[in-house]
Amino acid sequence: MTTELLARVTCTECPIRHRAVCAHCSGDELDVLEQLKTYKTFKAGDPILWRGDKLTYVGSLVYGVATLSKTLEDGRTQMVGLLLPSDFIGRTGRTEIDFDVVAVTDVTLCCFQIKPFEALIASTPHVAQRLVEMALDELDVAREWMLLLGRKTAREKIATFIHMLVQRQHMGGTETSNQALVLPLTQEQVANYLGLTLETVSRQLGAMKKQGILRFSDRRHFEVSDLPALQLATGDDSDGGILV
Amino acid sequence: MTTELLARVTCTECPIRHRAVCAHCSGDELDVLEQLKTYKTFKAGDPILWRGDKLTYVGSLVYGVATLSKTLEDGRTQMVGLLLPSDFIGRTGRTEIDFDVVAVTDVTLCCFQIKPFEALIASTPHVAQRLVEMALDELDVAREWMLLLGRKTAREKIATFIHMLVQRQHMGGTETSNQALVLPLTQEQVANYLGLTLETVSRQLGAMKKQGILRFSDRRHFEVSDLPALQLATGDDSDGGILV
DNA sequence: CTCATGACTTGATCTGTATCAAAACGACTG
DNA sequence: CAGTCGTTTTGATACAGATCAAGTCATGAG
Repeated sequence: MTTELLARVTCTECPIRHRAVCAHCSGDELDVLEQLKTYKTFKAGDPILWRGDKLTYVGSLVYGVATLSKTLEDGRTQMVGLLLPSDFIGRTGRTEIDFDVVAVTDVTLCCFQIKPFEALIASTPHVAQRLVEMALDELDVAREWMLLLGRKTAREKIATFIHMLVQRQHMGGTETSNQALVLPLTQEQVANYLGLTLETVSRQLGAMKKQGILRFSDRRHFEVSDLPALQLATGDDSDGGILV
Repeated sequence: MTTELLARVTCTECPIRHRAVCAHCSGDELDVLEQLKTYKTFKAGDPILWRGDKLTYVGSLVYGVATLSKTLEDGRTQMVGLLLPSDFIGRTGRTEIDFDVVAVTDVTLCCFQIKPFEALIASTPHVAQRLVEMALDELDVAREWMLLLGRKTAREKIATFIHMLVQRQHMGGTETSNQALVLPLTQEQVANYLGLTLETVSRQLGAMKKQGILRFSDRRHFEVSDLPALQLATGDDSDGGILV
């Protein structure tokens, strides 16, 4: 894995080529990006950006998982985002962010210094356009999560979370339901994502195991053995997206 | 008021001129907008856009207040945004939205058909740029609200909500703390915004009245009689922005 | 192999907020 | 002015999930 982390990949062979900020770029535009980009790696647990830090670079997550979170004075924390490969870190038009970004697993970032990047946006409409799309998509996700945090029960929260993992993890996906999935977070982190305590997360996951909806092979790996039941448990409108 | 609603204002005299999507536009650019824009008005309670509707236009809120909300099958609803003058409704790059937009008071919108507007974005970088800024700002707000929904107590939620009203209502503001404020929502709507029930909202507001933090002159009008106490009750980092 | 540490599970109890129910209060209607 | 409907207040009770408190399980280090 270390090899993978350190290897510099050319844009054309980049695993997130078609989904990241560069998704709409032509070959010429990629050449420009290729000049500007640098890779940064972080070990599991490392902070990537801290609340109030001066923002000197922005970038795309290439490998790994990171979280965005906000913390109250007394220590209560709420995750406000889960970053998977192709997600973008940082923003333009402001020099600070008001949440923490932390690497959950080992992470590789494809980075750009913020100044050159802002210049790039002005000159490369394809990047600017993709950035708007991504910001609006994130906004939709954030609002969906507001519904979850404000109105769903513990069970619905867990089911929705797992269902989201299913959708994000096999996107180009095969349609067979039972598939190995990775739980990238500890239960405490899941609790912080869902506005619950870790005990409640443990109990609800336990219940779903007992009911034959989930099957864990290991702390971090599981499969959904009853997808319809899972969907039902999310509390969302029944359809969602029937694959067959 | 009806007069105000129907009167067509020229861009240069528009009350939201400096904060809306058109904020960065030059005189020439405003001339183009002036040609494209049309006004639409809605009565209090009217739906503006419905979940799943085809999105044919986008626009800026000129007068009034509107809400964005999401609803679960069984009727539980969560507000995911509160729109005040200068806020933008609609989005580019997608033809549907997945929440409802409802006029809370009488509302006037400055609208653009979506097709010409998308063309406009391509040709007018100032609009595109402002749109990104606004989307990212909304994202920050949404994340702040996720913290509120996931981790704050009922009292902190109410305090944070009132504090937000204070900040949004006198922006160009005088620094005297006691100032007439408008509560644009019913307590039931506040409850939906904060992920509470209306009874809890009533009780918490009652408590803050009794403690001399708020003083209502009327159902819809009040003032903050103890701003420091209010700030303290939000649970946020103490400072925020001391004005003096 | 043993110990230590972080992650998870399980149980008992507490509590903040929801829920259920009713009454009081306006504001508007005919 | 009486009647109605939507909003707010207030009280009694229930309960989901938090909190407190031990365990148990895994993994990795020495």
